[in-house]
Parts: sequence; structure tokens; C-alpha cells
Amino acid sequence: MKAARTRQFIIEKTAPLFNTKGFDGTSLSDMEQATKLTKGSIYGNFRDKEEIASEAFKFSMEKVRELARSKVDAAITNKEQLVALLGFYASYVFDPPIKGGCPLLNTAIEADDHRKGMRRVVVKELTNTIDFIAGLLTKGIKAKEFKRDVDARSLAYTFFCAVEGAVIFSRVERSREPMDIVVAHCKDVLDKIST
Amino acid sequence: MKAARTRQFIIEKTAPLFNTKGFDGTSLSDMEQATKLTKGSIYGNFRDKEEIASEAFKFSMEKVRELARSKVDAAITNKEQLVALLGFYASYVFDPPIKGGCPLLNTAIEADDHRKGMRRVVVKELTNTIDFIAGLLTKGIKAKEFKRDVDARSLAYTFFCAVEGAVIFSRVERSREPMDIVVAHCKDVLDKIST
DNA sequence: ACTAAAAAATACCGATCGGTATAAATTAAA
DNA sequence: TTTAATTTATACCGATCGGTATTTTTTAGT
Repeated sequence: MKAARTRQFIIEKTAPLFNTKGFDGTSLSDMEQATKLTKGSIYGNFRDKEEIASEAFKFSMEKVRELARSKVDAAITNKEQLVALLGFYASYVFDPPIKGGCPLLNTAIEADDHRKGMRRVVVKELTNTIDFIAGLLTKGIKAKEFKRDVDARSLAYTFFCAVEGAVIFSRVERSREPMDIVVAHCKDVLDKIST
Repeated sequence: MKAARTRQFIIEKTAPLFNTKGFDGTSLSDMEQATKLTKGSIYGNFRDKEEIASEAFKFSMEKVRELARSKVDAAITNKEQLVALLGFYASYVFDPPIKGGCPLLNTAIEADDHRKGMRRVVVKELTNTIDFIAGLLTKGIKAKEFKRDVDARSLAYTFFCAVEGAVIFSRVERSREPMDIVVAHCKDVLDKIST
């Protein structure tokens, strides 16, 4: 009973750690500090560091998705919803739901060759995201907001690749410029495919 | 005399290590294995791990830039050169000059919040890259290949963000799809801004 | 070929790594 | 409230971490 709450507590407290310092950069003692718990308590609730990192990543993604959803749901037309989604990514460059930036991006960098165990989860989250964006576009096409020759999946990938590139470059430059430019480009494309 | 060659040798052998496993994931013993040298020899040529990682990053970027240049120089018109550059990024998704993918992307992820010491070098390399792409666009405008209302800098950022996003997502998905889509989009934009 | 200088290897350092066995403390059912 | 089970903290493990002092080997000028 208690363990479930402690487990969740550990996940929430370590998620920002893994998202900023990465798997190899996050130590057991970092986690002790962040949770004010001891190794014994932490390892009584998790098999190993891998499991904590994996759960922390899933939690981070949930948080991101939750916030994105709320922004999108506040908009009305599909186009407005897509603009809201762009705005969400723009805002979380310097004010991310989980400290450290985009967990999908951060973890993908580790998963592509080094920490291959994470690859499956990362790909799943990426697929979900693309499907979500493509869904908005598809709905927009059906609602006659967008021209019917639009390739929803391709455009979803293009938008998301550009936005994620802008996330990391804006973060490392500490400047909104890259993100502002990319958002403007995406909006421009949305205008051009509008009926 | 000898030291300079050894130093370069260490840089070249460790560059793929840092690019795949990251700074925290790369240990001294990894480097010993990769170079067939001992700690004593390595630390006789470098102050600390940070210095090796920094030099390795610069070397990796040089290699990437070198190969990119050669592809670009083989093309004639500015538009063809930009297409060649896109092709270069597309090819290095699964066959990068340095194992591990794009060093700029990989290092930016570490530098944005965790390893802040690397930030300056990373930003410098990013700026160089953007300037290079923007330069091709500007020359294309001057040569009347592209319309004169094109914002070179903005488009350079947009292209590079999209391409780098596609690099990481294609790598993690182990699929050319994201990159193919992004390259197609960029080519489409190039067509649309052509005179 | 000799030798002084430079470079590389060996041996070692304390600290910290991820992880575990065990003991203490807390929780929750009877 | 007692007690058994669960959960947490303590104490400890061998391995490895990044780094250094010292010795051995190699290089290069004469």
C-alpha cells in the first residue's frame, strides 16, 4: 500500500534528474538527495537504476502530453489546435513541464545507439506524438479546414522534426530565435494548406 | 614532437566513443581500450577528461564539415548545392562520419543544462553551420536562383532544425521515413522559392 | 652510440559507483 | 493493542571511477 505511493514519489522526484543529467550522469546518491530517501528504500521499490529511469521517462512524457492536451483542448478549430500545440512547444523551451527540456529528445539521443534498452519505449512515445499531430491534421482535412491533398503523416513528421530541432537549438543558444522562426514557418505552412 | 601525434591519435580514437556514449558514459578505461594506450599516456597529453571530450567534439565537427563541404562543392548551382547538403545529412543518418550520429546534436543535448562548459563551443559550431546554409541561400538569391524576398537566415534555421530533428528520429526509429519526409519538404520549399 | 629529455607504462590513490544483506522502524490487519 | 508483514535505514560489498606519482621505455639531438 505504502510502497505504491513511495514508488510514485521516487519516480516524480527523479524524473527531472534523468531529464537533465541523463542516465549515466544520474547517480544513486543524486537520487537519494532528490528524494531524501536512502538506497535501501529506493531499491526496495525498484529492481535497478534502469527501471527507475524507464519509469521516470514514461512519467515525464505523461506530464508533457497532459499539458499539451490541455492547451490543444482549449482551442476550437483544428488549425487553432495545431497553432496551440506549436505554442506549447515554444513555451516549454525555457519553461518545460519537467526540468531539462524535452524528455523524448533527451532520451532518444541516448537510446539510438548507447542505451538500446530504452529504444522501444522511445519509439512508442514518438509514434504516439506523430499520430496525435497527424490526427489533428486529418480531422482538419475532414472538416474542410485544410485542403484534401495534404499528406497528414508527412506534415506531422515535418512539423515535429522542425520543432524538436528548434527546442534543442533554442535551449543551447538560450535564445528564442530558432523556435520563433520554426513556429512562424509552420504557421505559414498551415496558412498555405488552409482552404 | 611525438606527443602531438599521440594527442591527435587519442582525439581521433575517442571521438566516436564520446559521440555514442556521451561524456558521462565514456570512461577512462573505455579510452584505454579504444586507443590501446594507458592512463599514464593519455593523461600525459591531456589535462583531464573534459579536455579530451572537448577536442574530440571539435574533431568530430571538423570531419562532418569536411565531408559536407566536399558534397556541396561537387554541385554547381546554389540550389543544387543545398540539395547536395540535404543529401549529405540524409546519408549520414545510418552512415555518419563519426559513429553515433550528429555530434552537434548529441553534444547540444548535454550542453544545454548539464555540461554547461561545452555550451560555448557548441553554440559556435551551430552558428557556423547556420551561417553556412544561410550563405548558400544568400548566394542563390544574388544569383537570381531564388526570389529576393527570401529570408536566408530564417530559412537556414528552419532547414537545419527540421533536418536535425529528422536525424535523431530516423536514428531512433531505425527508419529513413522521417528523414525522407523532411528532405522532401525542404526540396519542395526550395522549388517554391526558386525563380 | 651515447645521453638527456620526453613520453608511456605501472602502480597506486581516495572517492564514488551500483547494488545487497541485514537490522530497525513503521504500517496495517486482527 | 498485539503482531506479522511491509517498508525504510544502516552498514557494507567489490568494482570502477577520474586522476597522479613514479618508474620504465622510447625518442631525438649530438
